[in-house]
Parts: sequence; structure tokens; C-alpha cells
Amino acid sequence: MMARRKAGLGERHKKILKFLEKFQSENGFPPSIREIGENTKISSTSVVNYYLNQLEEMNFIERESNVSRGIRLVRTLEGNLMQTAKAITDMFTVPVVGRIVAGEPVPVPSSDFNYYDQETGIDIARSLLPPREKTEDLFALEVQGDSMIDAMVNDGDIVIMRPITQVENGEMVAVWLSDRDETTLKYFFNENGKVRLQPANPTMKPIIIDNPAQVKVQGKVVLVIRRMENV
Amino acid sequence: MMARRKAGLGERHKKILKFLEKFQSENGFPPSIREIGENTKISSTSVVNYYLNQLEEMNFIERESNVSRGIRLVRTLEGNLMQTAKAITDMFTVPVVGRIVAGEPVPVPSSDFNYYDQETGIDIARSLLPPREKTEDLFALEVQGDSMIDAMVNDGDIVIMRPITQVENGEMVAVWLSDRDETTLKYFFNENGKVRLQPANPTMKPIIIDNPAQVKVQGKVVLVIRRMENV
DNA sequence: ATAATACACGAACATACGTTCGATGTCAAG
DNA sequence: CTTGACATCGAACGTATGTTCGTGTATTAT
Repeated sequence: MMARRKAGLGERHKKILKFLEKFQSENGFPPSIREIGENTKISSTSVVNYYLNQLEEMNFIERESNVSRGIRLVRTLEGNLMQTAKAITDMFTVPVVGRIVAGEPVPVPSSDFNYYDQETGIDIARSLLPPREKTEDLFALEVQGDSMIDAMVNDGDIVIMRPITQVENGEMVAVWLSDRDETTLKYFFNENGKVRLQPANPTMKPIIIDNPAQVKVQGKVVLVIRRMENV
Repeated sequence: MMARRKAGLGERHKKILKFLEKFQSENGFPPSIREIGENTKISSTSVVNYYLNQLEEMNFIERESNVSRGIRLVRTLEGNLMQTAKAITDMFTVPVVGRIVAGEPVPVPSSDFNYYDQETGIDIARSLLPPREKTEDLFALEVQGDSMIDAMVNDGDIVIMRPITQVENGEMVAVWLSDRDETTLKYFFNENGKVRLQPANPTMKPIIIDNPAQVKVQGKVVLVIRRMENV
């Protein structure tokens, strides 16, 4: 018995895989056999079928028999193990509504804020948040300046927040301190009528506020993302 | 003329949307009209068609005419603006290969490491990385302890890294300092034969290493993710 | 020379599938 | 009571779609 097929992908395999990724990305559903053929210069549906069967054997795709567009991408050409099945409900976009700087209050979106019309957003995998966390009111802010370093948050970091009406002890919140004209990110504790704002950096001391009225909690931090760029 | 339909979704709309999300999530492709009917107790394909047309008018889905399974989810029942079209190529999983602690070298995966067999991974939106960044060699580590605070990285943070063979000035890297038996995360600079390791925290001083042989660069940091949990 | 396998293809076929049509029922307003 | 809008449904139809079959060529091992 003579196996002449290369261990691995031929040119047509690669072309088909690339097209599958592109089509699904652009359309939200897989292509048909005929659409694959039309876009990979394969004139016969049986040849496309032949290659799809091989891609299935090599665990790049899964197929459902006798189902139109019944192709599920399992692995991309780059080799990434794609969780196609997870994608639809497990990634979402959080609108970036502005910047967080020390000298201004956090720009919390108002209740009539239209999340759908935002031009910039940051994509987040759902699994980064607890399952019970609602995702629809989240907003993102980009940190500007070094004023948040006691929160272990750097210039340029993305902070994902949610508006809250009631803060619980131990939550990481953005607070506006009216007596200092300052926004800060701290762990919040209400202790015997006083507010303790605890930095994330364990080597730093907390702020004690005797008059809780001076503390305006503007939102809770649920995620911080730092994209590394060279300095 | 009398409009009796509620502004918004009826019970059948909601059932259909939920099923669309679930089916696509589990199968990687949308259901057919008949499959929707079978799973929402609607016995007629024309009724399903009737409701799908309304969901399209309300911008929950987009449809392709005369295309089997030509349904694209645009918005979920929760209201999230889902980028169905982006999902297939724009989210991937990075395996979590261990922990990064100060007193041990970084557990960099070996070159025969099987990324596909990892049981735990962290899901990342592709758009969080630069377009040219390759994604297949990335690995994730969970930070253990307070030793990375000068890198603005907290206990419990997830650090996404890649192996590198050659470090460029200004890159954030994990280095093992053999004379100190310590791993640290720093911006790397090679200056006149000496290595300067610059903390991310701008208030802290760099480490100057006269003998570069003592510095083992173990990987480059490309992303840091901090999931907020209460303290 | 022969056999086996891979690769390529067109054609035919049956089923999957979406759309359309006509009919019926309910409800609220006039 | 009538009318119009909305909801519901079965049936029919035509097209979209995947699978199968038979054929041909090229290559390699026996």
C-alpha cells in the first residue's frame, strides 16, 4: 500500500481552510460545498467533498452528514484550536467611553446611553468574567497618566467597569473624592461609618475618609487589561 | 389601523432567539427553519419565517435570502451586540501552563509542547493583540505572590507570554536572575554591554546588571489580565 | 507490465431547505 | 356587526445543497 499524500496539508487543503475561516468570519455561517468550490477554483462538488473529508480526518473541521452548511471549524490554518462553538455567546464588545484620569470624575454612561452605536469597543471573552456577571452595562475606560499606580493600574491600561448603586466591602471601585478633586481606584470598605480606601499595592497605606459624603462611588472595576507595548 | 404587537419581543421571539444562540453555540452553524420550528413548538415553516422576518426588522438577526441556514445573529437576547462575524478568527485560547513565582524560573513550554491537549486555557479576543502578533506559541501563567508589584502585576493576575530567542530593547520580559535566584518582570534594555531592567512602576528604580550572563530572558509579556475579585 | 492509490472531474440524484399562498382564528376599534 | 391587523397553520413549490457514481490520469511499488 502506498500513501503518497503528504503528511499534512496540500495547497488545496490550505485554500479551503482559509476560505472557510474567511467566509464564516464575514458571514456568521459556513459556506456551502458549491461556494467553497467557486472560491477555490474547484469545479466539482465531489472534489470539494473529497478534500473536506480529509480535513475532517485531520481534525481541522467537523461535518454533519446531509446537513446544509454542516461544517464546523475546529482548527484554523494557523493551528489555533478555535472554539467555534463558544464564540457566539462567549465574546462580546464593551464600549470604550473615555479615559480615566486623576483630576476628573469617571465618565459613567448615563442610563440612556446607546451601547450599540459606539464606534470603539474592546472585545472580551465572556469566560474572563464570572458566569453570573451581567455584561450589558459594562463600559471601558482607558487609563491616562501614572496616578493609578497604587491600584496597580498603568497608563494605557483598559479598565472594564460597571455602574453600581450599592457598593459592597472589598469591591474594587472608582471613587471621586470631592475634597481632593480626584478620582482613584481602590478597594472599598465601610467601617463604622468611615470609609477605608485600600490600594491594590499591598505596600501602600489606605486612605481613611471620616466623612463618607465626600466619597462618590462611580463604578466597580471588574477587569483590567494591559496590552504590552514597547517603551 | 391598530398595532397590537408589543414594542419589543413576544414569547415566541424570545424562544427563537434563545434557540438560535444555543444552536449556533453548540454546532458552529445556524439552525434551519425546520430545526427552529421543531425546537420552539412551531409546527409551520411559514410561522418561523414570519417571526424571523420580525427579528430581522428589530435588528436581532440578519438574513440572506434563499440561502440555507442564512441567519446571522447580530444581537443576543441579553442585548449584547454580538460580533458573530468576528468570532471565528478573533477569539482563541491560550493554555495556562503554570504559575509565575519569584523564586522559580518561568515554566516555558518546550518546543514539543502540545498546545491542543491543555485542559485549562484562557480565552482571548484576537483584537487585544497587534495584528502581526502570532498567536500559536502563546502561553499563560498565573501570578502567585506579591513579588511582581514593581511590574504593576498583582497576585492572581494572568500574564500572557511568548517564548523569544532575541529580546529587543523596551520589551517587557520575564527574566531569571541566576545570582538572585529570582524571576522578575521588567522592561529590558541592553546598554553598552550592561543590562538595565526597568520596573513598570515609574516610581521605582531599575536594576543594573553588569554581567548579562546572569540574566536569562525566558519570555516576552504581551498581555496582562486582572480579573477583579473581592478581597 | 500490473496493481494500488491519490487526485481530479462531470453528471445525476435525492433530500434539505426557504419562500409563497391561501385559509382560519382572535382581538380591538369604529 | 364590520373591518383591519396580527397571529397561526398546512401545503405546495422551486431551489439550494450534499452525496454518490463512473471515469480518467499520474505516480509508485511490486
